[in-house]
Amino acid sequence: MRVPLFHLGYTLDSGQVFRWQRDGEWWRGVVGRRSLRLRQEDGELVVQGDADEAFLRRYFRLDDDLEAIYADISRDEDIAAVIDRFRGLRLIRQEVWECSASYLLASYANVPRIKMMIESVCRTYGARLPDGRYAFPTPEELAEGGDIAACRLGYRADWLRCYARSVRDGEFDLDKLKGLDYESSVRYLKTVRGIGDKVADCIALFSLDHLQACPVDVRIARAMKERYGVSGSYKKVSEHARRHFGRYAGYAQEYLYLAEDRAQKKASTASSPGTRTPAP
DNA sequence: AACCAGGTCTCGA
DNA sequence: TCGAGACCTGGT
Repeated sequence: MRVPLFHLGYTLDSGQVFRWQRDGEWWRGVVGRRSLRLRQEDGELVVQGDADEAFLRRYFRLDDDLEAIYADISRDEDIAAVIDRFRGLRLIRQEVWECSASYLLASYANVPRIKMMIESVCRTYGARLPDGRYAFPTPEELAEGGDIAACRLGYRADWLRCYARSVRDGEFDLDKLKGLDYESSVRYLKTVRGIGDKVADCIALFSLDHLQACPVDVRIARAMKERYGVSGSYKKVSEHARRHFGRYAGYAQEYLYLAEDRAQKKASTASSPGTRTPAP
């Protein structure tokens, strides 16, 4: 399918989603119960698997007018340069249950481990797909399934089981959540054990279309301090970012995240020169 | 081998 | 409302 301004690699490698992996020129991933392979050739997205054009257009937010968003969030030279470097990075529109359950697990863990935990949860509770991969489990499957200890979730295990039961029982209402504005949705999300400021913002941004949400993790905190001299509480930094970047602050946040991520990876590979001989 | 990670919870001021 | 400390576990 033909796509507008879009960079598949930046988009799938920006820490938004946890079930995609690079496989040569292809990206392999599972979204809900669809197993997919994607490859980009300039303005063409090559698709293998059960995804129609409408689904991908929605998932990758291809209808967002990126140039208009760039114009809106380019409030200073610094962010403009970052945007220019990662042009085509898009936010991904995730399904609410999968997004919220995934980010519930994401607290205080690094991306490789988050991917492991989620893969483990899918293998343990999710439906097996024709190609051998596993769908993300439904709240019912997760609430009623067997041993969660094998998933190695640590203290997140109880959070996830409780959340799944709560959604299954209708105590936490995902349809109600979808109807709330940004502030109300964050307030409602934070009633869930394990969902705090940061995770609530991730869910609001990645699955509820609240593009002003600005999740602040350690990289964004670092970026906001180094680039704008802003530090302090979550509320302070997040609100400053939202005021500074405006109604698409979440987009600005994602570009900063990828820039910080790349900078950190580059620094760590430079400082560890391959094999090191142990001290005598 | 320490330190850190897409943080949250609890508790005391 | 805010800051401080604890926390499962695996990567780096």
